Amino acid sequence: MRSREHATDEAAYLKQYDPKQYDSPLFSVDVAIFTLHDNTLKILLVQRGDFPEKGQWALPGGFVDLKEDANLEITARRKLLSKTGIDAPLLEQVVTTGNPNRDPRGWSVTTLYMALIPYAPTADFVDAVADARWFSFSEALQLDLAFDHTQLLQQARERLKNKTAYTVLPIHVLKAPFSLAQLQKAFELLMDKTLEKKSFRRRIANAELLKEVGEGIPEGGKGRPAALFIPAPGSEKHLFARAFQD
Amino acid sequence: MRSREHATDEAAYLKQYDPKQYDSPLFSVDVAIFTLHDNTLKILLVQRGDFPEKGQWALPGGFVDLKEDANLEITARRKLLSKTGIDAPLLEQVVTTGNPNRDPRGWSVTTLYMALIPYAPTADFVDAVADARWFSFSEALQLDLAFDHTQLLQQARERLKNKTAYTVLPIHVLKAPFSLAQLQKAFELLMDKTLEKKSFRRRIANAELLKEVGEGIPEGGKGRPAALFIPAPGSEKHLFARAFQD
DNA sequence: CCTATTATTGGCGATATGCCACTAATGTCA
DNA sequence: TGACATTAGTGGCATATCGCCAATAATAGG
Repeated sequence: MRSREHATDEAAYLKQYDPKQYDSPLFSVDVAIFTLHDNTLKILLVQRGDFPEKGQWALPGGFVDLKEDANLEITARRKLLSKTGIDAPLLEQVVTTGNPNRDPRGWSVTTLYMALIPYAPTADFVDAVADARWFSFSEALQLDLAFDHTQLLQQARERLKNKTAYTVLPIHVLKAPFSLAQLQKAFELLMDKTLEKKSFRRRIANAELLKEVGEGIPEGGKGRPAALFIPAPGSEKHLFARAFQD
Repeated sequence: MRSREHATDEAAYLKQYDPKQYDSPLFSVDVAIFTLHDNTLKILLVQRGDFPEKGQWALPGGFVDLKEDANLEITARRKLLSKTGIDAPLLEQVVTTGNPNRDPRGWSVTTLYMALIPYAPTADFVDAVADARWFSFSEALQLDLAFDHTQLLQQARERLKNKTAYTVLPIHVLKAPFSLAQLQKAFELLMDKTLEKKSFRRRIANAELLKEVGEGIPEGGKGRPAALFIPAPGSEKHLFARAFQD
């Protein structure tokens, strides 16, 4: 396929190749980290410590470490870990945006990831990180975020909503084990829509996505104890044939 | 919010900022251009004229023109236009991939777009472009494509299949007006799955996505004339609540 | 006129949904 | 200890959509 001669030519080309001689856009990775707490959708923001946009709230993010990062997702995971202490959550690519105006330093591109994590294990860690804080999503939208991060935040929110309609994304914001009522509430908050109890339970039951692990008193304290579940292996890959309503 | 003093500091920072002093990944845009012809899914490939991977077949793509391109999608559109002569087709971002190994020149990132276009209007133009050619999708997968383009091609194919299950993507590969039989065939080819006629027609009819524009003899020639349709405004945004089968 | 071919519609059992009322289990408080 | 409030879980049914398949309609060619 590739002749020896050809390979040599390419080797010669690569030897003289210098990336710095070409104009290339800035490239960064940002992460929209969502969780649920107090029946509210929360988003993690950091206060920028350096120029540009110093002091402004922003999505966690930054540049690829060309020496250390094995791929883009690992760059995103590194940002996530340093801000939340969580290592293996749901992490999904949302969109890549690039134009000459979004960063004052010039033509820049960012790849946006979205992460979903349970609140409890992160709360203390986030409190210990001086520059990071959970905001309710609606609060965050009111802020004057750095760069085009308000728009990125909205795109992540949109994806979250859409994907919740035909997957079990919400299991990732709950600490297992959880009750069906808690799961339904998570669906409702992520979709911003109330669901019918029977329909919801039927759907989850038929899909065989959960494994019952006993019964428990609900966290708050009142009422009949609920059956508790953990996600079954592979459940996060399940696609419902039909979306939740409109 | 931002004090005058702060703004001045930032201005000073930007004045001394030089992007070339930082290591940044290479960044490119690639486009998987699909069409339908002879009852087969086709993909447009170009033969690389320069190093690296000179002579190999690859997805059309290249670097952002920092002077000319107003955003990433315009970069993709430029590539599309130069290879097909088509300007305003369906163009959708699929995924962004980055790692140190995919390009011999070093850590590189590419944003993959997918385009759907009708075959007829492009056929002549593509013939006129010396380095571009339509391949059947299955043929293309057998080739030893440049870089990681085989993987990119598969990712685009996957997205195409998934999205066809709950949208009307296939209208974009047809030349309007078209018959319901043609539309069904397009769905079947893009999903790689046969559909039940009645179910298909019911679904399309209920969604009110098409406008009837008369009757016509089918292109091939045989049988009863079929009603012909064009997409209704906004139809490309329609989401079916339920996906086609599994 | 007869036949092959493609388009379009009708009918029906099976399945999933939305809705809502009813039963079950627990804690609280008089 | 016994009614009550609260939350969990189930039963039942009208409705909508689907898969399946057969019947009818329109055209070309001999």
